[in-house]
Amino acid sequence: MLLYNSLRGKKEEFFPLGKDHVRLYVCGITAYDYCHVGHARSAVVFDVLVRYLCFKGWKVTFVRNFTDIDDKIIKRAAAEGLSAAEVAEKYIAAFYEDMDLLGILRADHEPRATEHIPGMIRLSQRLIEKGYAYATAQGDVYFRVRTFEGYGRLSGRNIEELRSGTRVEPGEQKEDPLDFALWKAAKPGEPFWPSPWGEGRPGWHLECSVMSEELLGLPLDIHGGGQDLAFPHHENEMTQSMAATGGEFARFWVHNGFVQVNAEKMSKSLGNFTTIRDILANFLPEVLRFFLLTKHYRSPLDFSFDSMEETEKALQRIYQTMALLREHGARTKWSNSALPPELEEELSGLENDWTRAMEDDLNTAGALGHVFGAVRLANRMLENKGWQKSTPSRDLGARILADLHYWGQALGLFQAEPQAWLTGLKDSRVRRKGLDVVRVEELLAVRQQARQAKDFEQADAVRQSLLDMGIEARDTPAGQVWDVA
RNA sequence: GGCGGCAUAGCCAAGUGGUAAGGCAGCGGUCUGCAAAACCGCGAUUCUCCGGUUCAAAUCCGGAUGCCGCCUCCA
Repeated sequence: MLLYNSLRGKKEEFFPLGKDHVRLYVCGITAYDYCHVGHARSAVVFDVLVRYLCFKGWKVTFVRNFTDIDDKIIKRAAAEGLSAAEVAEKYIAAFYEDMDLLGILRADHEPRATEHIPGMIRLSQRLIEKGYAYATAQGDVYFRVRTFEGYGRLSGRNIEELRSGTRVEPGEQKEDPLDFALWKAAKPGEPFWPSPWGEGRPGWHLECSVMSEELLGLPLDIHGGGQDLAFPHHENEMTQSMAATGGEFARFWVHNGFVQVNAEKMSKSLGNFTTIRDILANFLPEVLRFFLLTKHYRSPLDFSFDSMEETEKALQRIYQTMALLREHGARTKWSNSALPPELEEELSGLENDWTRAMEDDLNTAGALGHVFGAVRLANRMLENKGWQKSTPSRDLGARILADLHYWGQALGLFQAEPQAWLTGLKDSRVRRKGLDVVRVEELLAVRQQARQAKDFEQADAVRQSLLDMGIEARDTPAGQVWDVA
């Protein structure tokens, strides 16, 4: 498959270095607050990548870390009156709650920075021995950026340009403003670990270098994360690892694009973020997951509740067709009439298109378009009175259902039992709109009676008042049903 | 200022140099007591603009304009 490699700025054919074994490392969260849509996107994108790599028959070892010690956690701990460890614990637990709902598979290893302090100290020592790093009198250890040939390769920067952007915090004893911290001396009241340079804590970039090497071995096949991590985090991570080992760090760098709000990046600092739990209070988790896959993973994606409602309808359409296909498959009488061969050919085409989209840099948006192609095909077949009872239609229907299930496994969608899902959707909408179900049922009963009495004037009047409440009454062969408009 | 990305119908969005997927909304038809759902049909002679390469460009090259991101913590 083709994957866009940030290292070279183009799509490249991906294959694992070990014959059938992909080693994948993705930067997880810093556990200091609830996750927002941006975190969800990153998690979903790499979840789909893992699922798809597995589909291709490769064995995947996936590592996703937690940063459980850093400035923001310490700050948050002070604000919440907890220890840094307690803050990390709390938000890691919240992460699992949110991500489990979104259908994010657990990684094979989910290490925390604080579990790898000895390794980080060893890596720092290695770098000092090689002359790439130095310790200051006050117990900080910095990486000497200028000693590393090619710094800036990943993020497309050169050292001279970076110069202007850097600044030195008061009290820092850097040799050069560009140098970044490997180890930070503890300030009073901060959590610390003993080290050859005194009590302190690791810098941010170090953990990923250490954990990826220890758990997967270098070079990694793929290293992933959000676009905003490319610089400085990934650049520094790559630099220190390559300096230490003298070899390659990661063969492919994959970066997902941002979630935006009104065309601006959703971020903590701008305060324009919506948490996953805010969304799940109003929408089914699968709707959010689907939404996050409706655009190519490298492009910016604008989030809004309006888009969520739109996505909800689109996903509902797929489940509705799945429900119809289930019903259709459960028929007991079949005729021998034929089905035009084009239908099967069309489906084969869609199957190929789906795979081609996924093979092309994980184009989930394109792939979803082809899923709808299959939905339309199914509906067309089910609707046709000449076809719907035929044995070939039974087989084609089963094949479409199997395709939807298969595609959905790779995307982490469409796995629910259709009727149950549709019922869940209705409940979710009722809750969101604060509807009074008892009142709705009463009105429906009135309309039912009026209809039976052929008093269509009253029946329509009732339907109008239901509509005013946001309820749509529908008459089907099976009787009256309703849905949230 | 440096580097990078994006500009496709009312909105969202895919698009491998060969003549514009799909979703939402809208309109017409089938179905229906009337509707809804579903299906069928309609909708960009055109892909921000201007040049260039080519038999052929939304797709490649150059330029302009606009928006965004990174350069500082950030998925």
